Amino acid sequence: MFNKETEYALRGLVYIKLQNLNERRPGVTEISKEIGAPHFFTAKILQKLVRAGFVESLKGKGGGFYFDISKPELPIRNLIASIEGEKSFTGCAFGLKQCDENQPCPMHERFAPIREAIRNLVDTETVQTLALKLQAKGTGKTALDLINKITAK
Amino acid sequence: MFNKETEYALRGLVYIKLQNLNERRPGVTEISKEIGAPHFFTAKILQKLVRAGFVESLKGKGGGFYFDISKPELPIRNLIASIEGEKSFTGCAFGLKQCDENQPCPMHERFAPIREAIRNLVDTETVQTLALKLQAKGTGKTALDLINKITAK
DNA sequence: GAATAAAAAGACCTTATGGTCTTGTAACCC
DNA sequence: GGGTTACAAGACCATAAGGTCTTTTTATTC
Repeated sequence: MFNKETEYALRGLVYIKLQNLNERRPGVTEISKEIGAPHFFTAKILQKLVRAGFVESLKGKGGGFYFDISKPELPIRNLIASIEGEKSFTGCAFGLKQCDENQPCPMHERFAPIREAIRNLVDTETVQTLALKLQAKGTGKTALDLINKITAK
Repeated sequence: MFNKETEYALRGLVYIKLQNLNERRPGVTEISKEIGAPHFFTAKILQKLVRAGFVESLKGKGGGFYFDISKPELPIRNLIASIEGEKSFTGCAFGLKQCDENQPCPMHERFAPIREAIRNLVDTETVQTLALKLQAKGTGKTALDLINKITAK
């Protein structure tokens, strides 16, 4: 579906938010382990996300990653678009540059509603809503156990 | 959406079928030009498709590519899966290995119907149905002009 | 202010994707 | 059967994606 960088970014940010809800500020080592991503690669991706302003970081002892709660929620569309580009939501399945109502490719009519549904999903789902969904399932267990259980190796 | 190889394969086969409907057997040079794909790369992809049994070829003068009409129609799912693998239709958007009703990722519930719609589309749409749709639009013009017009450089 | 803990930066490597080119080989036609 | 046409095969190259590692900087704590 998405490329690795996007997947790790998504899982990483949701994990950070989940921990933040628990008054914790996880570091790269913990994050990479829990989301099943390579350590250094995770670090590199998180650096980019900080530079992009999606998440904040604190160096030194007791440091780690966290969300600035004064900022608005982050729709996953913004995250995905910043890594893969907007065309991942708008591109034609047949690969045509010009494909719309006027010049439709042979798949256009059937594919348009699907793309619309995807756009709607990524517009309305945010890192925060995803973290809350995970937390909701976690009654009785620590958040860490939870995501650990559902995260692929 | 799909990678380049898949796009060229899709457009190439649909173009071949469209020409076959017109009693023609196009060659690599013509195909690559009309679908807007690099010449040699197109040749390589078509070779693979012939080896995979998706389409037939004839060498020598008057040769080219054509579909064996005694074979059943080719759902684009088979084509796409043979290039990108089945997981392009079944993979979890969150990137989890285990993601289903029992162990759902936080996007699962909303993403499942979308994936189902995609599967339905690629299962029922075939190279033949796509070619016919193109032809239907082409009353009054040659098929070649038509696809030429809608194919991106 | 020294020790320590953690992120930032960037060099570097590996593999996959996308693309080019040359040579071989089969079919057809005169 | 020789010339021509067109696919087959495979070597080769460029770029991007994915991943690793070392060094530097910043912050905290004692």
